[in-house]
Amino acid sequence: MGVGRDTRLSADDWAAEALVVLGEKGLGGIAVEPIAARLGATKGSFYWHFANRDALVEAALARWEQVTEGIITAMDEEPDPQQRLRRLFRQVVTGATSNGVEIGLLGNADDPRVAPVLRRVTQRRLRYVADTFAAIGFDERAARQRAVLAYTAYLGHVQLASTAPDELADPMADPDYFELVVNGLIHPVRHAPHDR
Amino acid sequence: MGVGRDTRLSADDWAAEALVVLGEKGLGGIAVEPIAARLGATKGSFYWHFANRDALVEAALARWEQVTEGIITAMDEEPDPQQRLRRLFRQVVTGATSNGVEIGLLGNADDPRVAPVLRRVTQRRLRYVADTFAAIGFDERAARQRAVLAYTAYLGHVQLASTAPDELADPMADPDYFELVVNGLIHPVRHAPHDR
DNA sequence: TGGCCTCCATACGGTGCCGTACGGTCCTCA
DNA sequence: TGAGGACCGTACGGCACCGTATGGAGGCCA
Repeated sequence: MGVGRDTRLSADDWAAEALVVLGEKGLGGIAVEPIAARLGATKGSFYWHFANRDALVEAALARWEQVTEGIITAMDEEPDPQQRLRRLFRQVVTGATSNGVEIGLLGNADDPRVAPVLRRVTQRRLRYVADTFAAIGFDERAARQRAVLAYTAYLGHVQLASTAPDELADPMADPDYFELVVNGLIHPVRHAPHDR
Repeated sequence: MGVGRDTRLSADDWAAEALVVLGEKGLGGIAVEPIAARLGATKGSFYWHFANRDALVEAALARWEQVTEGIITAMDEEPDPQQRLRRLFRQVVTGATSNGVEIGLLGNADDPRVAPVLRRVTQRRLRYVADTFAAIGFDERAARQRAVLAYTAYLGHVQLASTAPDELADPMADPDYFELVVNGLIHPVRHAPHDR
């Protein structure tokens, strides 16, 4: 676990480890001396590469932002928009993506360093999903609504998977659950009898 | 803001303030000396009512758990299950419930003090929603699936409202969005044309 | 080989918080 | 009115972490 290092460290090494810690212990876990210990180094190394602790936090956040961007572009290799959505949903619903970083950041969404990054990532994702819905044939307003609904479902799924994974085990094993999610999002509304 | 206090403090006063701080700064924000300052007191008072910091955290969590229980029983005054669900969804979707406590806890779901509380609350809520779906007429498996989906949408909605509220402003102002959410959940699936 | 520059360890002072010790105040009740 | 207990302030030691100062090891090049 980083104890047996013999080479020198780069700023990227610190940023990468900080991102790992962010996923494990949240934003507050990014502390210089503990991470130095994980890397088998001391603060002396850190303060040569970075000005202060804040710089490390920002580096980890920047790293995460570009990871999320990579995931989006990787999803683009599926040309058919409907298939792309199904694939996206499947990856989310059945994926073992216990994305700790996501959780850690959502918990500190009000932090002045986190907020802008989280805003950009959220905007980017929503726009991507909305565009995909639009490519299927929904008009702009409907596409945006469905994108928002889909994204909230995604966020909640990640959360639930991290707080009570066993509550999720049964539905995730059932193919009907996946169809329930997809059907509600991908098909046009037909107005059903309801009051008011 | 608690500065001009002249009466004595009770353990409940400390727990209540700790719960507020939990919503503002997250779990790590629950610190004895800062909260003492907010209450216009000192640690001397705190350590009379509590054994240590952990006890304060647990008290705040217990308080939150019973608040959530109160919300559930309040929802029970609506007898018709379908109406009850619509009302529940409406409160979530349109409600200005920027529930900071919820966010703060989800961000520390792995904490040994938080985990069991969060598990119980999640279980309780899922069971309640599933029972309501069952009362509408869904069989147990379907009811549970819809409850899980609805709850993930709720969690995600809360998250999104706290990270990028303006992305949510348009849909929430549109009554069609609410119908989209409800329709996908409350109506039986009809299998639609999709591949595979 | 010797000087320079890069990278890092060690040592130090400073800060915010925890928990304890102890003394003081006010309220209660006989 | 005085004794005892409930409640709280102050002072202290300890810990974890931040950031700085300084010197030393090792590569690069004349």
